Amino acid sequence: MPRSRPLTPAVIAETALRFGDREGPQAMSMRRIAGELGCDPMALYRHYADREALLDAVADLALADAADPDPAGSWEGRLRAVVTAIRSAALRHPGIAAQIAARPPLGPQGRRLGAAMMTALRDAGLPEPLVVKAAQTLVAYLAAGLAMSTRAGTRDARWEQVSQAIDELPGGPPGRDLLIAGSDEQFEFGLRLLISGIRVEAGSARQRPGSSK
Amino acid sequence: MPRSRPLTPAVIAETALRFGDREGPQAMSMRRIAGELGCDPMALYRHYADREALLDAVADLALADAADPDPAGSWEGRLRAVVTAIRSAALRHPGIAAQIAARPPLGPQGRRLGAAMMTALRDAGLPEPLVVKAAQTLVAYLAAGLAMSTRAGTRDARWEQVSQAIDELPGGPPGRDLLIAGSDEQFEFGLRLLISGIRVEAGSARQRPGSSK
DNA sequence: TAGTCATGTCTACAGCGTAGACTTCTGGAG
DNA sequence: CTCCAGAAGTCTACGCTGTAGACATGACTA
Repeated sequence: MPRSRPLTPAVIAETALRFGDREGPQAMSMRRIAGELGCDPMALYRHYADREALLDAVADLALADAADPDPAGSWEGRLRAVVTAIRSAALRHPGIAAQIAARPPLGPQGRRLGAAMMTALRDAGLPEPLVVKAAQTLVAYLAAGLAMSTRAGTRDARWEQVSQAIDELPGGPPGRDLLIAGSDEQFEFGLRLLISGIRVEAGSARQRPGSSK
Repeated sequence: MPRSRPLTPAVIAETALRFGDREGPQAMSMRRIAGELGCDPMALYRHYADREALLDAVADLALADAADPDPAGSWEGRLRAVVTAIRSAALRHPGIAAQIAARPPLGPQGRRLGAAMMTALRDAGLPEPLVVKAAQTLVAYLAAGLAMSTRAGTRDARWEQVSQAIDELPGGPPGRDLLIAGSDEQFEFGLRLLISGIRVEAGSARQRPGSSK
């Protein structure tokens, strides 16, 4: 059947992304995506090896509008900028945010943003091996924050019963507050901790260069 | 049908945990767990509302052998101890580690360990609101590290092709190194960053107490 | 014109979570 | 002792999933 636009990996990913934004994560099944495209589910397998590969591509695409930071700023400002740009780009796409959290995409967009992070870390004065490790830490924290955010409301509803039980414990409710994770404010605080840590690390590396290990 | 041990939530969770350790995460389906217990899948629903609730219980149980830290140590030592205890307990249970990463359990074990973390943070001199936020940050980072670890080998195999493509890019392989995330060493480094950040935060809170924001 | 190859379709399979009706057993009230 | 209520377990069935493998179709090339 001839179609308006021929089926290509890019068309599939773009359509899937818009569809997921509209219908939510549970819409991201091969069958429903194919339905949105007006094709057979198996047609998708001509362009992606499997579902995971398709979702990786969609996830990477979702990061397209996370801009690179202004290179004129301080390393810290640039680091903050790129990290929050990634976070907000991901949260702008509810259908795929959880996927981004579960496996940070390494397509063109992911690599571009990763490179921006690493440049900022290098400019912070971190020695090269620590640049990589710090970048990985930031990616991990980013992913965790996204996961918490996409879960907020889902899980926390369930745990309201639990938190009632907690309230009845002697000595007050330990852990009760852990329930409200996932907010932007919470994320900001963790990022502040990490950046403080990076600054400390860069300082001590500058003091005795070469003994980075 | 009379059985050796009557079916209870505890028996189910314990059996599921051992089964998952033996057979891996893909064994944690209602049908397979029921098979291991020698009962009908629907029997599980008499004891747990749904699959998610069962897995939450199993995840919490898996943290049972993460010991509380020795209260005599420094806050920093205790914080390190409890965090790494949680991590290694989770990794000791391959069947459920991904579940722990995806939704940190808030059952008795999770709350006990959460309380230990918060005590250490309080002793670090962090004002109460920051104690909560720092604990959430640590939980998030812990979850992310677990997720990366459980994925190592799975995903990275897939991405070897990608990394080849990266090598051919002009200017070297940006992001290539992001592929090797998930190691203990990597985790340790991120934890060091966070603890540095906490120390800084505690210091500046001590300097001007009350203005914790 | 014949043949190859990419693309899309169709059917089918094995698995999933779980709703709802049914059976079987147990413990307490009359 | 009888009866009955409720808990515990079973059975069947529904709608959904990802995807293997055979097949149709159309375009391009020899």
